[in-house]
Amino acid sequence: MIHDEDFDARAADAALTASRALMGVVARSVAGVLEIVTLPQFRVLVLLDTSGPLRMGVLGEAIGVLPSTLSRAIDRIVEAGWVRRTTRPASRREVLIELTPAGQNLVTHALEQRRDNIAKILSALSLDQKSAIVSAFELFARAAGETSSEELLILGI
Amino acid sequence: MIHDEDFDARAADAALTASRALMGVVARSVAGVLEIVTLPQFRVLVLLDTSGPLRMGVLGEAIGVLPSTLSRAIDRIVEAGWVRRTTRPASRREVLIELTPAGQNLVTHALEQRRDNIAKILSALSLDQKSAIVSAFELFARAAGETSSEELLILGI
DNA sequence: CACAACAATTGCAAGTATACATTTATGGCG
DNA sequence: CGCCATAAATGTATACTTGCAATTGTTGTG
Repeated sequence: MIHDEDFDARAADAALTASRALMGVVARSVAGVLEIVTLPQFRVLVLLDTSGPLRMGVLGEAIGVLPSTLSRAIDRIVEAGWVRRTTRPASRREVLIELTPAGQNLVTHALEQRRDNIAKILSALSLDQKSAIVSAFELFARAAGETSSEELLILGI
Repeated sequence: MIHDEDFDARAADAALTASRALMGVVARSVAGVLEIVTLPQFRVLVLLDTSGPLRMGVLGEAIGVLPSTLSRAIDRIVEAGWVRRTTRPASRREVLIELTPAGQNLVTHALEQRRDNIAKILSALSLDQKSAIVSAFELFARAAGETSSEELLILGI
């Protein structure tokens, strides 16, 4: 039916427009951080924030870089003070990477800023409107299914 | 009131979750492209797609890089065949950059894929649900206001 | 016309990411 | 214990981005 297709097209367009708005929020929260660390470096920090300390191998696997690449990337963010290398007592050939307090702050701050930005946008709306948005967003997120963290890492989220 | 704050928090959380879902869609559409061009290069292509041919100076200003950086970046994507250099007839010291058909395809394809992904997610929903999502997304996008393209460029959108 | 202003490019240099091959240190197992 | 597998780091090389300074070509103006 023509009408259904029209409606579907409008729905996708609305979602695209909303996605632009949401991405603007994300971009704002990332922009500041990217003046401090590079995107690949931020990916590492975000991953450590959500997963806790990780082995070099696991970390490299997760963000999709070779061990040699990761090793030198870690060199740099250790030097900058965002993470710490720890040899695991149980197996001394394994190296654990963990966020320093400074690294933790960096990630937390970016995420908080994002949340605040969204809250500020919503604050202009009535309770009914907020309620409608909550339901719709929850519905969409469910329909989209689990978003794999690997995908999100591409954009450093 | 406590209840309002609780509700506001839930609203922001729902928006954050939805943003993660939408960002996943974006990330998928960008991931493929990033195996072909770098993020800064893709930023140039997206900007040319939305603004049409641009002078070197304007282009560099828009994406926030020095002229020397841009000049060499353009060298590479000219070499790769995504854009073309044109000297403007009116003022022969100005150089216009424009997408080649190949470059146009690259950007268009990424955007279409993003739209298709969203459409596919929505296709699982009932008409009522879609309708609710459309209204809510449109509402949110309006509340968020215009998202400047400079911000979006950060993420390569 | 000569000279200043402008647009873009080029010279030079450093930082980062990435890849492939090799090396060092450690753990597991016959 | 000796050997092989594993984990990480290093050696070496290339490509991209970025920055500052200097240069080339063009436009506009006194």
